Amino acid sequence: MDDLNAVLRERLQKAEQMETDGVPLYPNGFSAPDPIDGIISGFGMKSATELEAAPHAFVVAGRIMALRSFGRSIFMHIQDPGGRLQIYVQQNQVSKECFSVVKRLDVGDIIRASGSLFRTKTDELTLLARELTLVTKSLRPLPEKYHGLKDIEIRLRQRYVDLIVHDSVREVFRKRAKIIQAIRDFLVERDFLEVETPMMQTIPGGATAKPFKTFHNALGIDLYLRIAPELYLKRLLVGGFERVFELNRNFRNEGISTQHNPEFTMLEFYQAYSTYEDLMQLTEELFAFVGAAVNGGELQIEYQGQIIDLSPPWRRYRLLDSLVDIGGIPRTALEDPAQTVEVARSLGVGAERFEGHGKLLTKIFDQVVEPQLIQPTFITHYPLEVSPLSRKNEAEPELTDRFELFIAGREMANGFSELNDPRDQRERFLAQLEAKQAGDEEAHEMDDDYIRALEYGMPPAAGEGIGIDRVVMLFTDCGSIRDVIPFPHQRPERKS
RNA sequence: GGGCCGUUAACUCAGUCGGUAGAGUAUCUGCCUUUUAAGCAGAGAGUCGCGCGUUCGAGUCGCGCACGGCCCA
Repeated sequence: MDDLNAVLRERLQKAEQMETDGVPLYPNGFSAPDPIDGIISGFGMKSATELEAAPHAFVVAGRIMALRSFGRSIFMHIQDPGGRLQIYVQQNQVSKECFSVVKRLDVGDIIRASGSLFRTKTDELTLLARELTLVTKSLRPLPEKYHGLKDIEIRLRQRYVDLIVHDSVREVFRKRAKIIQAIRDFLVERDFLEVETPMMQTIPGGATAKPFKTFHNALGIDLYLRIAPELYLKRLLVGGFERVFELNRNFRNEGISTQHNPEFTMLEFYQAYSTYEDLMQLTEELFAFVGAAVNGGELQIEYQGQIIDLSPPWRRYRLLDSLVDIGGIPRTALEDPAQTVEVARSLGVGAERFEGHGKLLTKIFDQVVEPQLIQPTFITHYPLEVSPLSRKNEAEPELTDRFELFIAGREMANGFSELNDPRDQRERFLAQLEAKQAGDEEAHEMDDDYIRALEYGMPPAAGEGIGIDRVVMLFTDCGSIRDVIPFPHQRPERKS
């Protein structure tokens, strides 16, 4: 508190005077109060005469959000996790000591009050206090009551204030918890086992992305924060678990934007004896299940002004077909590698030396098709080149049994039939190493132990990753990933 | 990484042509026993993001930096 301004100084002085007068500022040992939402749902419909005929006593606690003083009586609104309730204190209804405390309360203080319910002249359900105690003194003024806190930088750096002031922000994080719980319930119901695999890995694998690097002192080795749990989850399939999932953080050393946070939450699950086609259906069921849990089963949801219909079945396109039908690019141009380079260049997405035909197709897709996929759409048949861990398509071995799911113009999920032939997997890793040497920083590393695991035999399986933050954005109508992560990363504040 | 925009009291925002910094909320003092963006009267509160420059004089003009936002890569 070295940056004390006048308001803070005055509050601190006033608080210390209260303490001197025998009013503890930070007492503890209270019993749990009655939740406000329970009081409102139980008595919100009762009339003034009903409340008068049968008085109900309650103990409530919460933060003072508004305070209106009339000299010998005071109104305040307190807020607890479930809602707001008005408290009315009259001088002749409480002890002298109590009223002297009440007179010195500030907006932001946490208090506890006991009394009975009544209705005011304006018919608002209100607790007439018989007793009121200060629970926690607040020294900093809350943001302006009418406009709230608008400065996005402060809202994120001091999320605690954002949460105090904005019901809608608290609601997003409640909904986030419900969504994640629903996903766990869905998987557990289907006999998936939740597991935890290393966040720190010696070989960062399972995705194409740049990792964060750290160092383990005792072992004297570099470790990487995982970019994906994939290869460990599949080792568990080798070990004999047939259905596993992990729902936790991944870390990717990339830029920060409204769509990317360096650490983000990912669900990955693997199911033996099934294919990517089974998983597309499972994904449709999963979204319907989540919709039921958080949206009352409504599958038409409004997102950023658009209506998105999650009712299955969802549209399916082969990648190449989507480039032709949705992207409007001639099929002949896409089937000829030389012409594809020209298409990529004309779209300004470049064409690096290490990028082959398949990679360019996906870059063109990202540019011209992805933003247009507003309604849920599965894109299938990804090129082998960009799918080093996916099973080859038996009919067309240049393609893989893989899909990605797009909703609202964003990738939401990526799934495929798993490559379980160790000989093929080794070749794929070798191809990745070549790309790496040619300059592709995101190319996959060789993982000899993973090959060894496959050599013991992994049952045929399909696996999928779903970006949880994006799912939460969809169901909470949030446009930025920062809106659904309580403490998103930012450059550190600089003390001037 | 590039372009554009922003940064003024604790919060939300004004600030004209370059001429001593403004409002509302919040805070403090006084009045007020059914208010709810309570009201009335008064008071205090500022490193105008940071630095350099132009100028008699810079919140305002120029350059650089920091942080943030939007768009592009």
